[in-house]
Amino acid sequence: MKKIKFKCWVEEEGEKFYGPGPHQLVKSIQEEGSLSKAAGQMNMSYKKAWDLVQRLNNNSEEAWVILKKGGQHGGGAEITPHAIKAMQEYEKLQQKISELLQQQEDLIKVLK
Amino acid sequence: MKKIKFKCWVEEEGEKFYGPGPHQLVKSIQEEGSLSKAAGQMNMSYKKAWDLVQRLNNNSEEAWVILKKGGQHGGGAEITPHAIKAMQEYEKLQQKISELLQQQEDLIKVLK
DNA sequence: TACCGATATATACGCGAATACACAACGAAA
DNA sequence: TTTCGTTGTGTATTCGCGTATATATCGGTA
Repeated sequence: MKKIKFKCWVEEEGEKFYGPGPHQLVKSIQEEGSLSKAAGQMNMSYKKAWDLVQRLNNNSEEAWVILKKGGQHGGGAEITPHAIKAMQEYEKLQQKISELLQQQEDLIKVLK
Repeated sequence: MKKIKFKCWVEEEGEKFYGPGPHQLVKSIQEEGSLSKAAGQMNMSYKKAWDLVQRLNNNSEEAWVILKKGGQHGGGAEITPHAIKAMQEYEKLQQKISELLQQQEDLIKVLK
């Protein structure tokens, strides 16, 4: 059984900015309140996750994730309203493409 | 300047079957009439190209590429009507997605 | 039957990416 | 000022994958 898959992401100057990976990470940060926990949950190295957050924050006018270090509980991470808005739009877009693909089964019919 | 990119491909049992790479290769075979020339033109190793053709032929009821070895010119490669049809449908699909993305600029507006 | 150019196939190698690891820095609270 | 768990950062090592290399195979033609 053949299936059509797709992936969409945002680039800036040819470099990947936001895609499925970052999306899942930010989502996980929102749930966990901690970058290290979020990374661990999705089986990503902390370093990779940290680099990713830097990329998001440094290449946007508005920050995506606020990292706090120190304090009684060592610190934590939380996402901004801007991140929430962007995540919603990204999911909307995925949904639209997904709907389009369901209507376009011509390719599948040809492939047997 | 941020841009939305996408990629779509066909999978079977979780394994990639047909996507941008194979598409370009088959197209190149059509133009060159030779697998080695097609691979060389798109800077792909001959082995990779050959493996790719096997995958297409072995996982379809109808063959995509006919490889001929020996003969005055050593052999050659040509694509079947089935491959032509499939390529057309794949390009149609890409076009449809591309049009959809142009209409959906909400995500880009959020990302600054 | 020798030649030629392209297909066919296995094995060896090298490079970059990803990851694992180690440890320093931090700051609020007790 | 000690404790705590997280963020922050560099370094080392492993791993996967593509690629290079080598060689066999094929069959029409001259």
